[in-house]
Amino acid sequence: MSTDQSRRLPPTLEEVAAAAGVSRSTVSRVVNGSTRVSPEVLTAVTAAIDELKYIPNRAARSLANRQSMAIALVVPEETMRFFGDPYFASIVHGITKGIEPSDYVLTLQLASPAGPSEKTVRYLLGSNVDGALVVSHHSGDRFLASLGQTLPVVFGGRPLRLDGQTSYFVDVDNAAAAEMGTQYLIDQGRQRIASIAGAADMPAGIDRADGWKRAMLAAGQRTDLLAHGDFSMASGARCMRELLDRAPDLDAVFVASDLMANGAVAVLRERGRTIPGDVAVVGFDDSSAATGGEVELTTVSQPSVEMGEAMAVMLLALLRGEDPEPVNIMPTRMVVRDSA
Amino acid sequence: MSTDQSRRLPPTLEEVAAAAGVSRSTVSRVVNGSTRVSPEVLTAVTAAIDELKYIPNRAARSLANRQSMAIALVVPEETMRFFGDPYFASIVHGITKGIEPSDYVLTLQLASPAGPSEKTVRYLLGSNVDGALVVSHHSGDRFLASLGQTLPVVFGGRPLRLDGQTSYFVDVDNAAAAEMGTQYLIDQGRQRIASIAGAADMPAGIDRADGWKRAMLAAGQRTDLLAHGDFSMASGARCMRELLDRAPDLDAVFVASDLMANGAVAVLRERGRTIPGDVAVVGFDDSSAATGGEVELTTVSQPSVEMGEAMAVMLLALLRGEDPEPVNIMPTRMVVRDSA
DNA sequence: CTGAAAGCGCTTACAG
DNA sequence: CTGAAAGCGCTTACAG
Repeated sequence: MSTDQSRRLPPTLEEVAAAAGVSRSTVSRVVNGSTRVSPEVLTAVTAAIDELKYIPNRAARSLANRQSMAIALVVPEETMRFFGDPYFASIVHGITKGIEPSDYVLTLQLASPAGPSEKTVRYLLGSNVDGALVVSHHSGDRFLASLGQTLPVVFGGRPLRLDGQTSYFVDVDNAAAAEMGTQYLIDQGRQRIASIAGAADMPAGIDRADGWKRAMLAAGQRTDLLAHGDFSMASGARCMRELLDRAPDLDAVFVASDLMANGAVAVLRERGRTIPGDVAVVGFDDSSAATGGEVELTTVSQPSVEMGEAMAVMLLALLRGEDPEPVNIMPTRMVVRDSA
Repeated sequence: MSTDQSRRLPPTLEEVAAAAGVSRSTVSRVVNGSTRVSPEVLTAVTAAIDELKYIPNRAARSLANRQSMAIALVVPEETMRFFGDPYFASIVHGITKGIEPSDYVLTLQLASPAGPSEKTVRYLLGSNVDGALVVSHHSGDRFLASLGQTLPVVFGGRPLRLDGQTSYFVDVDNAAAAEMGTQYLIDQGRQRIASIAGAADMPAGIDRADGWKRAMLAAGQRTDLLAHGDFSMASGARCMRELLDRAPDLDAVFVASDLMANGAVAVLRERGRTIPGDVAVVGFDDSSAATGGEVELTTVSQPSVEMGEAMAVMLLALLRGEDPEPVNIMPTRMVVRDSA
């Protein structure tokens, strides 16, 4: 009851070595999965580890081998927006799934679209993490764009301003996907198709607008009905109002995210339009927002969870010193529900 | 161009000491803000630090003083639910605000309501973090409930199963707040007031239901119209349908979260009820969901951002070895908008 | 296959 | 107020 006061500290490599009757080097080898260990020794050491419930000290390990075993999850987005979009939920979910089997832990760096704080910069540059995962990226942020020169970095979505450097990222073919979504509307016989695009300083905002234009031009339709939101529901509503004012006769709208589509749907109903009768709506993402709103959205589905997981896997490969394919473009598909 | 190949490593304390012409001990003292340093030496060392752009190595520091300078942000919630609720966005926003001025970094531990993974347990127990912040807590999770015995922990919301241990948490008086929200409805002359409560395995789910009951009983109204959701929008819709089926004549509903209230509102409209004409709705949180939905919600407002910040501040005090008040109950107030 | 030794970059008593 | 020295718990060549 009163004797174990001095034994409160967690066991060290040294103690495991003593218990197993071998040197610290040997214990270190088995802990790190080296093959150059005899079976008997392996057994003895493993037993000692279990016995003592030995857990390697991260700090000591990091100091010795210059690896932090930590990965920064960088979120260059307003906290509120980040948490408000179920698309990010899926991405993060995938990332944690991908990281889980590894020994790495995730460190959270909430930044603003304009750029990270000085603390974050110091942290990222101070060899506190072995790599970084950047979900979403705004063109204004030059720091993140160049972070890859210092650290292995994988982006969620093609980063802007490549500066010739190869960047690692997983994405979908946003233009082609948007083209597909728009073509679906065209095939339904819609004549006046508007589009609500995402943030103009993000590739996903730009490329999806381009895809819509491409499909429209190919079909010989006009491309004047375009409004740029910021991927939020409120911006979707705002854009929808604007488009409706400009063209009361529009009969369809291709929206660059489900969340914005939900905002658009609310406005359409408010204005007495039936969906998809009067106006057909196609969203993008196929996130939980597609099925959680007033009407089940027909949408361009991207495999968000898998994309997050792919980001983690790619970074892990980089961290292992491997040379993974820097660009992973994942497939999209139309998911037809009630809105179009 | 080819000479600085060998100088790629970040500067060490040693180098700063050499540059300033003092010992490492002295540099360490100024880095750590010790007062026992002469002005001249302070100036010289500071200059050397700036000159070399010295950033202390975290691993070395941690190893030497047994502090990780990391705080675990533990999220015992399905990723999707966590990201789907703007309430959490505010809490996390507040936490990052509170942590920002400190030298601590946030480590993300996504767990399930049932309990954390083995990796997370090892991480939390392996002295990899100096403290933990637990946002939301389910009764099924005994591990987190007892984590406080090993580590300084601050909970967001009163944890269940105290086991006599004092726990640190910041919360609102959920019962009183719910009572206030319900009383508002009673004062409006509503005669048949239902309630959609939160998860029954969480204090916020239980206490808000109790507050509703208390107000109803005091007003001599029946307390039979209660349904338990899980704080999600979908569950709010489900509960609303159930309550409407049971009591088509209900004329008001007190809902334990804005997100669930939005789900309820959608169902009410779907069933042709006007709001607040036929049915008045009062939500809870005053999160962005209160103003982002179809109708602007009248709601019980809790200072979520400040609560997150208070959690961080409390933990930081604990980490400094101080003895903060273990319970911080923050004020709530009615915010009247369009739904009641 | 295994061990002795040096070293990773700090902090912390201990002297002075 | 300042410095020399030991130590934090690992890993990593280097021998053997």
